[in-house]
Parts: sequence; C-alpha cells; structure tokens
Amino acid sequence: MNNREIILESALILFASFGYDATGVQEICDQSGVTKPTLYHYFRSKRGLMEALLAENYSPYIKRLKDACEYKRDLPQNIVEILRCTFRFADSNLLFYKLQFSMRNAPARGEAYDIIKPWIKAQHEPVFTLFSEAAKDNGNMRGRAQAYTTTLLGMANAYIQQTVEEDTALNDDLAYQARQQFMYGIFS
Amino acid sequence: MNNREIILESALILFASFGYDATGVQEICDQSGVTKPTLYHYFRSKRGLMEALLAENYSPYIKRLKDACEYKRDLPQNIVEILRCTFRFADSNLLFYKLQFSMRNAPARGEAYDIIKPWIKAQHEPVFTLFSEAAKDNGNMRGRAQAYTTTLLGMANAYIQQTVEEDTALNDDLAYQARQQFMYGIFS
DNA sequence: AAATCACTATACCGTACGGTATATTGGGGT
DNA sequence: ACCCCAATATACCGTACGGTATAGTGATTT
Repeated sequence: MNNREIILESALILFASFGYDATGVQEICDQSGVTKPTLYHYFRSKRGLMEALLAENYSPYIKRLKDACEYKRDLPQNIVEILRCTFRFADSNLLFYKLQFSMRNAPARGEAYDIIKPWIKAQHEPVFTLFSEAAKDNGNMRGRAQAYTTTLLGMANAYIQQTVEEDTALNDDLAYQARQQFMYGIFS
Repeated sequence: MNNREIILESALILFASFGYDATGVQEICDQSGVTKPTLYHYFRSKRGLMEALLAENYSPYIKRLKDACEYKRDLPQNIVEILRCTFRFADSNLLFYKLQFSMRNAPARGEAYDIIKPWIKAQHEPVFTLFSEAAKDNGNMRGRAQAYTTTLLGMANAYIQQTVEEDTALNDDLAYQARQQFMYGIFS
C-alpha cells in the first residue's frame, strides 16, 4: 500500500471518528507515518483530501445505483435493486458510510456539507429520474417523484442505521422487506 | 431581552448555520454586540454555552414527552401523543431542531456528539420504558422495545425532514398518519 | 458615603491550525 | 554520467482559536 492509500485510510478513520473540522492535518500525518508535505503532495489541501476520499468511495456505488435506476417498466424491480446496492454500499465499508452520513446531516453552510453536496445530488438524480419515468406509466404517481426519492433513500438509511445498532445482517431479504414497506407508503 | 438571551439566540443561529466546531466564540460575540468576557461571564466556556442552549430548548420537550409516554394500556394513544409532541417540538423552533439533528448524527467521538449524548438518552428512555411496559400486555412485542423506540423516533424525524423540504404543514393529522404507518411496520 | 456586586471593555496569552519555502533523496530515461 | 522529476524531510509562516488577567462601571445594599 503506497502512501497515498495509507493517507486516505487514516483520513477515513479519523474523519469518521472525530469529524472533518475536529481532525487536524497533522493528526492524519502522524497516523499515516508521513509528514505534511507528503500529504500536500498527493492532495492539494485538507479539503482536497476529503474530496478524494469521497470520490474513491462513492464512485462505484453511484455507478451501480445508475444501473439499478434504469427503468424497464418494472418499478418494484428497480426499487429492490436500488435498496440492494445501497445496502451493499453501506455493508462494504461501514466506516465510510458513517462518515458520509454525518456529513449529509451537517449544517448546510459548513464546509463538510459543501464538500459532499455534489454526491448527494449524484445519488438523488438517477432515483428522481426513475420515479419521473415511472409516473408516465402510472398517473397516481405524477408530481411526487421528489417525495418518493426522499422517502426511499431516507428509508434505506433508516434500515441501515437499525442494522448497525442491532448488529443484525444487512442482506437482500431486508431489501425486499424495505421495498414492501415503501410500496405500502406509496399506495396508502 | 438581556445579554444572556441575546447570546443564546446568536449562538443558535450560528451553530445551526455553520456547526459547533466551525463557529468561533468571537463570531458569536460580534453577532450579539457583546465582548468575550461577557459571554464567558454567563457561560463558562464555548461548551457550556452549547450545553445551556440544549438545556433551554430540550427541557420543555422532554417534559412533555415523558407525559406522552405514561402507559395507560392504550399504546396507540401513547404513540400518537409522542408523535404530536415531537412534531410540535420541531415546529416551534425549526432552527434548533436542525441544530440538534446535525449534532445527533455527528461523529461519535466529536465534542458536539458528546454534548448532546445525555439528551439523546433523555429522549430514548421514556419511549423505551413505554414499549417495555406495553410488552407485558402483548407478548408479540417482547424483546423488541429497543427496535420499536429507534424506529418510532427515526420515523418521526423522517416525517419532520420531509415537511421541511416540501414546506408542508406539520400538524396533528400527520401524527395519525405516521402512527398508522408505524403500527403497520410492527405487525407485518 | 462606603462597600459590594453583577456585569462589561481592553488587551493580551499560549496553542494549534492549515499551509509552504527550501532542500534532499533516489529511481528512470537519455 | 547526466538530468529530471516524483516524493519526502526540516523548519517555518501567518492567522485564528479558546480563554483570561486586569480594570473599570454603575446600580444596590448597608
């Protein structure tokens, strides 16, 4: 593992544990066994380091999410696939999941939120598009794509949080269960 | 309004906008038209200021929540009352609601989370006790008080977030709707 | 009138922060 | 052998932070 990867890993641990603001660049360097110029060689700034961390961990998920959102006139199938790939994303790197979750809910005008904003959009967009497409086949859904998107992603987060706290499995069965509950929410 | 109250109000605005770490004591003083010794006269430290802010805003809610959790062998009634007083809490001071929400989801070893920890417990405890009591009357619920507590409070947050984003009303009707969905989750 | 008290202003402290100027190392291409 | 360039170390910079020592001020108590 080269220094760049070591720094990214240390940064993930520290940012996730103490938060972006409260973690100093020097701490990350100490944890990595590296000096500051090395860190600043690979990442232009503290912010640049965080951006790289988000890019490396988010990119694969967003790619899979886009696939899961491709509409083939079978919305329930799309939904279960969205939930599955989101659950796997959380399951594959829980530490990163916790970090991004805290940043999402950070104050809107803070730097942490500013950094993660484009990724929130990247996640929302394909799901929103899916619901907009599906609304063309089902009039009942018209004009509610925004609400559905928020609810579905919010529900996924709720399920993930729950399994973290109760230390239960985050498997595909749970995705089907979540889908059922979500669909109930839509048609009630 | 005396200086103490002015400081608390300024602190709420700044903490909610930029976060605890990113807000400097000097900024709070400037916003309040006050110098630092004045702030430190009323509040021992930056942390003490935040603690006072939480205490003043949380206390009334926790008191009402405890009442709402008094079990009289009518769990659905308790649930709707929990939701109502939680919705009102959010509705009465949205800025504070946003602040406490971001702190709840902050990294576990950060100072912000440390400060809010006792209030999270104060909220959880009465609800947990309620579900534990109710489980004595309904065997199906046994051993799940923790899960019900997390889910109910999480669902309340989800509803609140949704109304914030869509700018819709956070009224009692919504409490009944949320209760229905929660009960569906329990018995499915 | 003297003393006391809560309260507030000026000016400052030590520290830790994000970031950098400069110099050195060491392997790859010519 | 030479240069180049990515990568790393030492030592430092200016700034902003949380917090405080000191010295009032002005109303209330005695």
